[in-house]
Amino acid sequence: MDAKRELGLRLQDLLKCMRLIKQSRAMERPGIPAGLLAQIDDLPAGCHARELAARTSLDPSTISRAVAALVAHGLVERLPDPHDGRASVLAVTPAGRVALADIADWLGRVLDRALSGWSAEEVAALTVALARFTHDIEASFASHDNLEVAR
Amino acid sequence: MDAKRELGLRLQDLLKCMRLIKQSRAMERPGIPAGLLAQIDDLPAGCHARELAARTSLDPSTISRAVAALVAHGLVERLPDPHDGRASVLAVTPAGRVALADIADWLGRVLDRALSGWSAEEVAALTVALARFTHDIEASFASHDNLEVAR
DNA sequence: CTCTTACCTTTCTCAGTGCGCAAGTTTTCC
DNA sequence: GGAAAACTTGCGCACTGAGAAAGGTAAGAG
Repeated sequence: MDAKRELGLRLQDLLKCMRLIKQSRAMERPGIPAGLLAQIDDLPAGCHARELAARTSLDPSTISRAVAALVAHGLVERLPDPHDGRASVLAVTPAGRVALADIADWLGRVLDRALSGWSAEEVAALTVALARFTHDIEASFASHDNLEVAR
Repeated sequence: MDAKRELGLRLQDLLKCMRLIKQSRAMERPGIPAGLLAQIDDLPAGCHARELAARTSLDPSTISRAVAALVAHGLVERLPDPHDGRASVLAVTPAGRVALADIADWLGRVLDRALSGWSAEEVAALTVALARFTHDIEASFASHDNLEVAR
């Protein structure tokens, strides 16, 4: 029981860390939803907005606005879907790829500096544990939602 | 290099999870900065606003507003500091303690359900790894800030 | 002792980001 | 034709920071 409370506090600290990281990055490039850009890039070709919404658990309207911002900055292209006139296919532009590489570089430097005392195994272990954690949390929420829908 | 990118993606997923958790909780109690309440409770007696600002890396005005909200809800009391008339000492009220227990209960249930497949050792290992991670990140940012101040 | 300066808040306004909900538009599918 | 889907847009809320003003106090100079 107490272990869970401790975990909660750690998660809160982590939230603070991520806010710090975000802010120090945002100083250089404001108003660009970089996370979403990475998600688009991770998805194979033919990325629809609804997939992004499902993947990120965000509202479609949020996705729409974020994509619009990326398009405005020339990082993403909106192409008409030949099979579905309602939908758009999103594609990362060359400029978007450059921005993505910049972000990866920057984040790599930040983490390298912060985790200089970590072995590769420790980093990998944390990554795996986080993946399992997020997966289990999401699964728990999904089943919970299903229960609510059922009743 | 690639390991760091993977870590970044995991952190982003974690952000999504925390957003989901927050939202499902916020449905019940909107507008109450529960995290700050826990921070106040964690600090021993005689908690000053500036300590909270330093601890959370938030702007003093943000802290002041959050504390004001907690005071308005009767969860925190603002008492004059006997040693420093300028400052206020923040104390969690009985009602605040009840709210805190509610939150701990609720979070405990959520984590119990989500992490039912985890052993106590695995939970502890993740908690320790997260603590180290956040600590190193913060230390990195602190030293970086010092360097910027120095030049 | 007094005065000046520095400090600890608190409060206000303005701004910016991120997000959800509801309503509307266009297109698809039965 | 009508239900459903894929957005898009408008509105509002929560969170945060910057800056300024105000009230009160602490601490050191003289």
